Amino acid sequence: MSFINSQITDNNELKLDVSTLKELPRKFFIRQTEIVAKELIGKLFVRFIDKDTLLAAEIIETEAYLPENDPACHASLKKTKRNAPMFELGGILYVYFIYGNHFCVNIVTEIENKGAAVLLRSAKPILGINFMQKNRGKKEVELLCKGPGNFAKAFAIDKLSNFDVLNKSQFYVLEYNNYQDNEIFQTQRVGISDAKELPLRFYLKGSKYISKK
DNA sequence: TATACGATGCACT
DNA sequence: GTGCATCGTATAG
Repeated sequence: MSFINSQITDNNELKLDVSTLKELPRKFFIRQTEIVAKELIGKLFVRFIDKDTLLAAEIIETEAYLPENDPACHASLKKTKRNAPMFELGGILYVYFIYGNHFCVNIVTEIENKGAAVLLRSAKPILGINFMQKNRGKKEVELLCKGPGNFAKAFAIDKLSNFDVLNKSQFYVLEYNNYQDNEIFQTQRVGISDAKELPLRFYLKGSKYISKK
């Protein structure tokens, strides 16, 4: 994240100069979706809104939605207007609206025309906490990015961010923490009716920021 | 056009 | 633990 020199801090957040952190190369996302979902844990998701507003959160929980044999994946039947971003080259955002209330943020994976993505389910707020608190109408830092709908709301993400290219828009994903394999839990996905049994949800073991047990 | 429903969150019991 | 608001999207007619 070369051109952003952030010294911005709110009251209760760590000092972090994100200009020292390395952007994930696009090829990181152009791999098997399960691997991307797992390796995204511990990375820093960043939105640069303007020179006074920088949001960042450590990704704590993700889910993989696979290009094949995954009936829970929005792209499992065919390409539609909604799921079109999932068929682009990996490394862009797929944002959709759900339950009449919420937006969910995904990072598209794999090569073009696969139809796969990783849902960002929860994160640990690092920078821009005041802004997130305002967006969410909640104070508790622990709850700001907890759950996919809340994560989107904290970052003020809606359909306008659909198709945004990571590291070439307001959105960045940066190297941050690296965890060992045995620190990442892999379980069944949340809130779906099809393919419930597939263990495609990943989260940081013991974190208080995960969306649910 | 009409209808059914969902990768949720929150209020309430 | 259970119930449900709310509306864009997919799909059928």
